[in-house]
Amino acid sequence: MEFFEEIGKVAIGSRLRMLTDKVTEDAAQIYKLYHIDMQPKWFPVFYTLTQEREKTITEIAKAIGHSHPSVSKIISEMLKKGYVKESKDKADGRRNVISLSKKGMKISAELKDQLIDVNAAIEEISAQAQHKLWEAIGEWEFLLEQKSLLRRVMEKKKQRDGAKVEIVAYKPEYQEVFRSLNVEWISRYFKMEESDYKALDDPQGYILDKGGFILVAQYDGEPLGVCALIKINDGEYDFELAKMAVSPKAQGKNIGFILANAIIDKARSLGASKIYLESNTILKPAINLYHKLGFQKVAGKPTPYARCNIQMELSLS
Amino acid sequence: MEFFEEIGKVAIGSRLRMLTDKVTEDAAQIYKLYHIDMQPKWFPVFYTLTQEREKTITEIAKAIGHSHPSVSKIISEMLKKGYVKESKDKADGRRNVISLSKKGMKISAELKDQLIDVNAAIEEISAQAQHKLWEAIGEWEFLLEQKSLLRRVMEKKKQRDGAKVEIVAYKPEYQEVFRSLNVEWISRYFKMEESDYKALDDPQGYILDKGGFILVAQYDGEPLGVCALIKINDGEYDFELAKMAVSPKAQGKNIGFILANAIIDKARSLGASKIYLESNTILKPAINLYHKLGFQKVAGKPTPYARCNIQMELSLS
DNA sequence: TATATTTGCGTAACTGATTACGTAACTTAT
DNA sequence: ATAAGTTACGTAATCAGTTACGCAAATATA
Repeated sequence: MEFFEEIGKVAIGSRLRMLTDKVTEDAAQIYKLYHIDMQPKWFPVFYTLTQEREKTITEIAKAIGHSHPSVSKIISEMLKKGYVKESKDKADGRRNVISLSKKGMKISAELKDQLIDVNAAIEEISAQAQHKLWEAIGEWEFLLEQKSLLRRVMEKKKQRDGAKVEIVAYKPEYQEVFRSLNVEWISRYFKMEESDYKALDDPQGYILDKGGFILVAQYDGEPLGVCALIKINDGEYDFELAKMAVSPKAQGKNIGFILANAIIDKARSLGASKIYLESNTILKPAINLYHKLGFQKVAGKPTPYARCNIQMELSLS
Repeated sequence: MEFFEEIGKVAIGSRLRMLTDKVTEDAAQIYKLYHIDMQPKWFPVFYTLTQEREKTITEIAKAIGHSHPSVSKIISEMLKKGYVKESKDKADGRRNVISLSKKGMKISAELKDQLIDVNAAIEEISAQAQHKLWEAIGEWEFLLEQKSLLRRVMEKKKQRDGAKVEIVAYKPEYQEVFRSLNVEWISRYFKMEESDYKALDDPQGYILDKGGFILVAQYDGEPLGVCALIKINDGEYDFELAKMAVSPKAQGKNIGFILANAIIDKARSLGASKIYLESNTILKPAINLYHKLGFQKVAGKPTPYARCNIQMELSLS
């Protein structure tokens, strides 16, 4: 199986599956060896019944980690063999209480020898192996319980994407990108307004020269996100965060977060103590992002934009 | 899942299966995260094709350890998606040669980032675990390759059964068992003969007093096997191994082997250099046993038994 | 050269699990 | 007391794999 050597540990899933198959494939033969008429898939159900006498379908399912229909089916097969009996719970008519029959008890006695031998065989393998499979499985179960593989992969993706993102200061050649990325989202959700054109057509005159800043996020060298910090003289706020836009191509790469963080750092380095922004609640991802960054909703500021229905602020002190 | 703590390592199979499920369950989600339109089960096939350009159905199946119908199905699904293309081998009309299409190549490029992140996530888990799952799996694969679980269990069974078997010397109270066990098999396969009755009705006079021996195998205290060593004065042989019988109840418990070994040891301790026996080739398990004990076929000795069609000897020197 | 065996692979049937769904019984809230 | 929600569990559909089987092409054998 050279496959696995090449592909590396990504294949851990397939590899686990193959080992599982190998460990499991002889099970039917082993029962035959002991002249026990039982299907391997019955075993977990059977075993819990030997330990607990009486259990309902759902209890068994929970105990062995199967779905209840699976247990239901297994029980009906075992019923046919006469290994178990069922009886309705008098107190609760829904519950189907299962227990071993006489015949089942006899089988369970015969099973003991088999369990002893299988256990010995597995202990032998364990003893011959340097690395402890049993313990390793336990650790992996625990670690995956704490944080699923999906979440771990998501984190790695963010890290890697983040490393590719470079935040650079505005230069005149970015004017076109600054304009088009903003026009794209504004005209998708709303209508371009007078003040939009002013800022987007002449960022130099309208933003930078008035003491504001613009940052550009490059992903793999390509400018895919922009964000402006507009100076306001209002007594309460120092800057307004505005004209933030990320290309749809770059969705899910965390560029918005990195960009916004960079602009907040910039504001902080300029001695700002409070940042203001305006947005619209239909832009849910944006609102979420602002929230994650620490912005709080405020009300009742005058705004030149018709599309604004929410205002937020971030205190830097 | 208290199940596993109770039952011990016999459950290694189930536990492996559950871990596999946990590792695998997020796979579909992870593809979605990277906007890759691929089913997890396609991945092994897809991956081998990225490595090898061209492969036939059976080659792929062998490489990834699946059955060929499974690969066949997966390929037909991927064909529908346009990820692969197939073409008949000109030199061999049976072979269906599969390779990635343009679209498939594009996907494979997109997959690289995902593989990097998944690998990083798995390495992270490995790093956090003390016990090395990857290496442990490798060892188990190797050990099971060398000797399957079934064979290991069989050995343990033999050992345990062997420990319950006790070989004791003949006493008069065993005469009934000695007789009935032998009558049982002789009359099942053949007809009782004159010389059978002589020996079975009077083992004391006919075997022991003439310098022979009888051993009895007890299993859990119950006499279930017998075997005689009859003194012969023939110049070449010292003893004949005869009247060996094991109860059908005790089949598969290795009693025959233990008993025969004990009787051979007995002969050796009496200074014998060669043992002789007569049997019939329809008794295959018996012949196999004699063979395993080292007996070799010889020909042309006179015998009082009609049922004898094979003669064997064992040299003890 | 004809015949038998092996090989490649597709289809069909089966297997052991799942999710989806419906029904009946019980519990909780109004 | 009744409505609304929850629980137990059986049936049906689905899924990802398997084995069984059959056909056609290639190869070996007599």
